[in-house]
Amino acid sequence: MTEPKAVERDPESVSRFVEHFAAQLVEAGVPRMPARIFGALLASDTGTLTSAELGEQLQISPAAVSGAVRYLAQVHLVSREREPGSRRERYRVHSNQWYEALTNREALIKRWEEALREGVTSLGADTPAGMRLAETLAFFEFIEGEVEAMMERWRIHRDRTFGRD
Amino acid sequence: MTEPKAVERDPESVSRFVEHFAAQLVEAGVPRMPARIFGALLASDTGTLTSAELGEQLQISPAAVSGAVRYLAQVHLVSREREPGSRRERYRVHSNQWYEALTNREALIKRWEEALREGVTSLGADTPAGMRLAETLAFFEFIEGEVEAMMERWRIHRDRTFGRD
DNA sequence: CGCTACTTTCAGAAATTTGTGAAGTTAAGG
DNA sequence: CCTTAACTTCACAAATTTCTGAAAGTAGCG
Repeated sequence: MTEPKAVERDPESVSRFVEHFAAQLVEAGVPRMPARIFGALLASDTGTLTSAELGEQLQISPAAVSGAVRYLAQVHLVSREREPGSRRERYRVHSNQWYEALTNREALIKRWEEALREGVTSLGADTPAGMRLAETLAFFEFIEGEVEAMMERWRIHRDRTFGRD
Repeated sequence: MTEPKAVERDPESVSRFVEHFAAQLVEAGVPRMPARIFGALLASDTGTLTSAELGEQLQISPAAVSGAVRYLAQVHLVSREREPGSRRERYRVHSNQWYEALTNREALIKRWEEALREGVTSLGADTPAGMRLAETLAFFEFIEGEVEAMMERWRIHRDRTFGRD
C-alpha cells in the first residue's frame, strides 16, 4: 500500500499550528523568529530539533536560527545541547519547564521593583505619587512570593492529572 | 525666602524616573510612547494628566499622545475622562487597578489557549507533541483560576498594609 | 450658527528592527 | 595538521514601526 508507516503529522497541520501559535506570542511582545522557532519545537515529537531542521521547516537562514535561538536561550525558553560526536546542535524545549520560565520573569520583575523603589525615593515617600509607586512596589513584592507557592500547587496538580513519574 | 511653597517634585527627578521606568516597560514589550506616558501618569500627583501636559512634559506631538493613549486605554492601563466643561481630556491611571490589569491578560491567555487546543486536535491528542501541548494548555487553565484567588489575597493584604478605606 | 479649542486621522519621513548572504570561527575526523 | 561540517558574526538591504506636521473632525460657548 502507499500508506506510510507512522505519518502522524502532516507538515501542513504542523505549519498551521506553528504560525498561529507564533502569532499569539508575537502579539505578546516576542520577536517573530524566536516565536516561530519556539512553536516548531513545541510541535515536534521529541521536543528537540536541529538547526538545519528548523531552517528547512521554517524556510529561514542559519543566521536567523542562530539569532533566534540565542534569544530563546537567554530567556530560558529553550536549552541547547551538543549532539555527542558531531558539532551539530540540538535545541530543546523542556516540556514541563518552559512555562515555568514564563511565570519566572525574575530579572524583569526585579528591575521594575528597582525602578519603582528609586521613584519612591526621588519623588518622596510622603507625596501622593510616591505613595502610588510604593503601593505598586508592594504589589510586585507580594506577587513574587505568591507565584512560587502557586507553581508548587501546579506541580502537584499536574502530577495527579498526568501521572506522577 | 526664595523657598517655594510646595515644590515637592523637581522636573528632573520626575523625568529620570519616567524614562527609567519606561525603559523597563519597553524591555517587556510595551511600545515606547505608551510606556513613557504611563510613567508620567504614575509619577503625577493626582494620577491624571491632560493631553497638553503630557505633550509638553515629554516633548511629543499631540498625535503621539493620541496614539499612545489609545493603546493604553485598549489594554486597560489608563482610562480617559472628559473634563466637564471644556473638550479637554484627562487621562488617568487607576491607582489600585492598573496592575490588576497586568495579571488580567484575559484576552491574551484565551487566545493562547485556543491556539493550543487547535494544536492538540490537529497534531493528535495521543502523539507526543499533542500531549505536550495538552499539558501546557492545562497549565494555563490552572493559572487562570489561581490568579483570581491570588488577587483577592492581595486586596486583603493591601487593605491591611495601606489602610482599608 | 459659527468660532475656537481640542482631539483624531493621515501621509510620509526617519529611525529601528529584522533577516540575509558571506566571511569568520571552531572543532570533529581523517 | 588539514579538511570540512557546522554554528556565529557582521555589514547591509528590506521591511516595519514610530513619530511628526498638517488637515480634518467635534463639540463647547458666545
